[in-house]
Amino acid sequence: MSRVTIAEVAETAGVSKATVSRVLSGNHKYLRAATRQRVEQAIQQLDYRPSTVARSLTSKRTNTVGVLVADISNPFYPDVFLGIEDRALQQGYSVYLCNTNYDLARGKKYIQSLVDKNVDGVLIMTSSFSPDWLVELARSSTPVIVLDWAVQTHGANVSTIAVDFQRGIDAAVEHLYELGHRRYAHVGGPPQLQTSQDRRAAFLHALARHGIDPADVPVIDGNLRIDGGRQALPQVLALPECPTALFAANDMTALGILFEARAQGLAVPRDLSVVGLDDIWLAAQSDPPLTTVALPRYEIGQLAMRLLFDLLERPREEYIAAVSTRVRTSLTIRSSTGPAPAA
Amino acid sequence: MSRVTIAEVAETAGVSKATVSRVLSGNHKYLRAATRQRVEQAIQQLDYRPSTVARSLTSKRTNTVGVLVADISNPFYPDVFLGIEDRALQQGYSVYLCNTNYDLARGKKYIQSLVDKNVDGVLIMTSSFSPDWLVELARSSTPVIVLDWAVQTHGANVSTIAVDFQRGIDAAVEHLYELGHRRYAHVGGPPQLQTSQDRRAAFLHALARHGIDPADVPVIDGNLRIDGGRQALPQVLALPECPTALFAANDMTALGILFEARAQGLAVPRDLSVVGLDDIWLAAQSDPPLTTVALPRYEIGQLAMRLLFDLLERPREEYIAAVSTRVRTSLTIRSSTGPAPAA
DNA sequence: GTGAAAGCGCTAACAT
DNA sequence: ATGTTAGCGCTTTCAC
Repeated sequence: MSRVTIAEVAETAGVSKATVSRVLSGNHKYLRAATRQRVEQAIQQLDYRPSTVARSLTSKRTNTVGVLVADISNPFYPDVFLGIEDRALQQGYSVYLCNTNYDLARGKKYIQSLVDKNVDGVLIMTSSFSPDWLVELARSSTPVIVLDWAVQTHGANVSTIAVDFQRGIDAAVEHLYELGHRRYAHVGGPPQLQTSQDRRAAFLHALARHGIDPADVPVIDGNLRIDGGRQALPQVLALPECPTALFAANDMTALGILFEARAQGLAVPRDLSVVGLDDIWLAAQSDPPLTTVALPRYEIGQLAMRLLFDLLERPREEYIAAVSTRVRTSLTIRSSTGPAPAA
Repeated sequence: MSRVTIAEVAETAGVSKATVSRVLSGNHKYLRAATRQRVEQAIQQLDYRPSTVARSLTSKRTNTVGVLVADISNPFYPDVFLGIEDRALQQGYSVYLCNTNYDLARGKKYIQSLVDKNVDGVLIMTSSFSPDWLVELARSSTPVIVLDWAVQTHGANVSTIAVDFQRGIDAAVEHLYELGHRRYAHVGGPPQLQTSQDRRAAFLHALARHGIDPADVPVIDGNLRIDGGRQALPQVLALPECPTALFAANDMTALGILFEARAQGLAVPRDLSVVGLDDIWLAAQSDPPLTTVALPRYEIGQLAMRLLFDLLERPREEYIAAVSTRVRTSLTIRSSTGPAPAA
């Protein structure tokens, strides 16, 4: 048996399709109570469910959004996604998840597919993205929210969620400084990423406040993954003046450092203090549990959806208007940081 | 400016909408080359993109699928999702990701929403699901593939992907037995889950082959999460006859055991051998790296899509026909297993 | 308050 | 080979 349509409901209720449509949408003021009753009963009886496809064709709304992430395996993203999803579900929205695999072409393809599918909005949560994605979206005036740790969004007319790294990183440096650390190093992300630069800059800036010259702080490039952290440690140890405290660009890197340190017989935090960034669940489970600069990932997801809904309430011309906002970071102290070694 | 439609393309190419539609779909045999040229040029020129919404209204296909997982934060699922996604992308499909949060009501809500959105199929990849989901899907004759470690699908008329735990677990037991282990224990998942029972049964069965009486093998309940593994270890150690080898229901549990063992000053594998199940990426990164029964997660995802596409090629009445299949498990030996202590 | 009719953008007979 | 026509299931003026 095929789908029951609004026409059948209209017929069994003895009214017109228009009337059924009115009780469906709920808004129309003038409706005799009795009529509404009859319609609602017919709906019940036939177990009628409006076709969202047909509805979309006229309404120009699909109640769907697309989310682009680089790689959902990265423990950072699931939390963001959950935040998005919970808000979306509240409003009856469904979410397409698109993994770009760090592949710009694949990302573009996804964007096009989403535009073709007429999504109401797109959330770009990946650090590796390309401006032509935005062009594609602009042409179809599809609203977009960008998690702002990507290149080139600064100044562009896009809605963004910016992350205030400084605050949390300041706290981390403060914490380390009080523990007596004076020689620091940074294990960064891929240097071409804007967010890598931001994180490093925030760290160096915080150190500068304590009178530590950024020029004296070695920076080793990582890749934001565990193996990057592992590979970075030997380079740190080979440094002429071995640092006593390490700040990693993210938790995965920090965990790699932790793992490798153990393999090399180094004790954390006795010989070396390590601070991560993100506060993924794994950070609490490692040995020792990781001190880290926490990013409110779930909130970022929620916020992204909130911004999007804000945008959608505006007239179409204002979709490109920036409704940007900013989230804070904070320090979570665990056990990978301790007093600087005597030496 | 609003969307360019097929009518405009037809006009600028000087043909009818039908003709444009024909070159779009590509199949229609008889088309003068010159005509096709003109149409294609018009398409280019106007940068026309067909509306999938309108298309769906007539074709009854949306080129979308919904995937239900319990919790995408669980490292098991991202790989499955990637497998699904890659296959989907090949066919121009987009994927809705739905996290049930282990909440059956939420899952039902999602199913309804997916049905309303007219998805071409649904993939149920979560272990906690409820049969009325299937009812909902059957009513709209939406094809569904179930990863078969859930209750009640056995025998029901549903397409499933079954996991052959026995093979990999046999290999694991063989491996441990050869290392001299004779006293085993199992840290299982929530006992009410079908898949927990399957895994335990496969383990006990493998042991039986080596003359070890299942009645002598203690089973401690875990929750498939790290903290469950942590909490299980003390119970294991309190056993009258302390086992020398542990088989955990999944890697997260095994990792919890590893973490807790270290905290208690136990050396793995010197004092205790531990085997996990899944082979999530973290298993290779732990210290020591985990010996584990590997599940082909990415393949499961791919397979699920393949089965779905198979189903979609059939006439609608056969959607409920079972196109089930089965995947194998295998043993990945790392360093969490070693010779049994002399004792 | 409610109905009739047009139209959203496309596809698929049926003609020619 | 290509055009004409009639919907797909809904929303939304515009009448009454």
